[in-house]
Amino acid sequence: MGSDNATIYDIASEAGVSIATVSRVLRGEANVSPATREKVRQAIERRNYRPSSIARGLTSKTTHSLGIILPKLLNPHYAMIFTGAQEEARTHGYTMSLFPWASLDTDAYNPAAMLIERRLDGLIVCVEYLPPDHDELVHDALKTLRRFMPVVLIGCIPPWYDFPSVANDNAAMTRKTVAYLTGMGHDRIAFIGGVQEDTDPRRRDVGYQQGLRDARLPYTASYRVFCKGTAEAGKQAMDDMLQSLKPCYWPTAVIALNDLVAMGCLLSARERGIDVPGQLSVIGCDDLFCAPYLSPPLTSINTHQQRTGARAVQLLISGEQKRETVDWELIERASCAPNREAAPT
Amino acid sequence: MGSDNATIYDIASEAGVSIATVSRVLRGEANVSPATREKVRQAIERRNYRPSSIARGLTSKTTHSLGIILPKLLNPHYAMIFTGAQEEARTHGYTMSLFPWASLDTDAYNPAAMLIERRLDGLIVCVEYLPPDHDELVHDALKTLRRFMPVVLIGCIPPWYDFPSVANDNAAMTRKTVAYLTGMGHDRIAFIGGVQEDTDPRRRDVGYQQGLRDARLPYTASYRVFCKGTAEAGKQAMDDMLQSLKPCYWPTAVIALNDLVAMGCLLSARERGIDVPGQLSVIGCDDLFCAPYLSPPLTSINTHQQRTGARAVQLLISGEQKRETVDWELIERASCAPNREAAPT
DNA sequence: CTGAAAGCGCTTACAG
DNA sequence: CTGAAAGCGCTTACAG
Repeated sequence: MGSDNATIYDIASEAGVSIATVSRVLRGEANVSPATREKVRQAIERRNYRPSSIARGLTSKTTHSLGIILPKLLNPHYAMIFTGAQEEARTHGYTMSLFPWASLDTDAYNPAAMLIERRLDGLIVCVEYLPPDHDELVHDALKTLRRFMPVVLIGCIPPWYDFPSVANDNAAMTRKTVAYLTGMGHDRIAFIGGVQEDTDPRRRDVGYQQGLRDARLPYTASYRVFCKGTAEAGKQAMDDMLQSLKPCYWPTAVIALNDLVAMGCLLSARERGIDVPGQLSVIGCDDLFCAPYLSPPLTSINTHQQRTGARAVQLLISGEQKRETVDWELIERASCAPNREAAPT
Repeated sequence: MGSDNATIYDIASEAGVSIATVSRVLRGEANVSPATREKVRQAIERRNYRPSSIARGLTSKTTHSLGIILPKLLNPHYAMIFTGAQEEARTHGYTMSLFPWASLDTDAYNPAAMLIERRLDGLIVCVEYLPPDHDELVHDALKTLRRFMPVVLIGCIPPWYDFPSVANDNAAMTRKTVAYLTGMGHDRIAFIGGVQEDTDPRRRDVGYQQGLRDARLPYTASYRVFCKGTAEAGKQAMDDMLQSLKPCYWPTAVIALNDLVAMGCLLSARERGIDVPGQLSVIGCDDLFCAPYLSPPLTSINTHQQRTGARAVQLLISGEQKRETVDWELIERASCAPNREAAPT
């Protein structure tokens, strides 16, 4: 295709110098006389020459390309992370490629082969709640991968994984979310989480229970359910919860694991004629672009995903071995309101 | 980092053969005796060896990496395209990297340098409506790029660009959308489009006017406005249109250039107490994941973005020089309804 | 069926 | 300040 594939040899002969000299002006080294530099510059210009990062990589043992493994880009939450990472990478002259979770698949004949063969300069892996027995397999895959390239983790990282990482403190986040709702007089607060696994301190679920204790509220098992992080699943989970309870026991507020699930809750409520926020407050997480356009506009937690992606790239490039926490921000909109039924204080 | 960086030499000596032989079993060539093959296999296994795609690329003049230039991933529309492209690429053993529009910037000192240096095996460029004077600059940039790698275009392609491409027929799409609404008795149909440029036949705008003619409806300039493809801009555009018209002249239906803009319209209507679809039908485009969860659920056009991305990759790999059209599908939801004011037929 | 050698397009000491 | 040469880790004719 390219008819313009000049090499460093072409430029050298065209400028009447050696390839070492061309290489020097290409990399902007100082020890080249202005005259030669200019000759070389012109030859490069004339031939429209761009050095091959491939050949350069062979010598320098560096590819200036990074990878990121994300569950699914179709959830804007991950698209935000990707965007933050991609932009930061580009700033530093790195390229960013997306790999699906299957790339890590521990069942495959050649786990991570594609990743390793690419000789990436670094890899970001977004870990989400996994079934407990899967955690070990993923951990092994990550440890293998680390022998070949730096790895930084984001998402929801099992505490025993020993990797540099950047993540939100989900438990603290949810604990404060509960406090926000109890502060508005809510006392029947439901929580829709991801995979159930009680012993893991990183979980939002744990923060939920702490929040309840903080407010000296009873823990009601029926208000704690789990589902996949999709709008459909959220709708279903909410439908099921409401159906299983006499209306007088319905929660007055619900915390959803993410905005997609919250959207499902909103729809479930609307179909039943439950007024949000009059009878039910709903709060999501991720602050997706559509949150302000839902009806009612959805209160959500902005988890600074772009910054997360960018920081992960910075750790990768700098080689720092930190485990970082990124902060978050509650974005108040109309989907939460004081509990009408609350006893006056 | 990687302590495991065995090379083909290590494997060769460990298996007691030449590197040529190792290369042969690596690439699965037939002319290797079963015994040697097995010896080599075991050495590879023992050392956990994976050949470097970088070195391979230097020789074979191929990188098995593709690029895609997209406006912004934060609009799920583009995330869908990216996902379709990425998955198809992976199927064929290709890697997919995202580049922002700035990569094409014709003002930069080194336009597209990063793209060219990477020696991509192909590039997908998503072209959207551009200011008329920008069209030529982009065209030039693309023609330069094509000298270095195959380029396939997607999005909204100026008809005089001579590149392989895959896209929807936006004009036909909008024409039929108008027909859908006139079929429900609407006669004051507004259209919120992108950049204004009347002479370009690819435009949705053209389809809008054709649709009006089809139904022998008057063309009312006030009903045709333009804005950026964001929810905020859509809200603003709708606000402006309504404010500029006495309510008795308000449109009974509005076609938005995409779902983001449609979301803005919905919000604008809600704030004014305009009932959708009772007093106003709204129809979007792209069928974003949130469309079913809006209030009311948004009628939209599914443009098969993942298929678009996948086809673009296929064209890139096969080298076909086709200009393809991908079909679309109207997804009916509750945001459109027959016009109450319509005269009975 | 197998190996020695050249070559892919760069960078990097090492001389001068 | 500049060049000759080796080397990065592969593939690919070419011999045998």
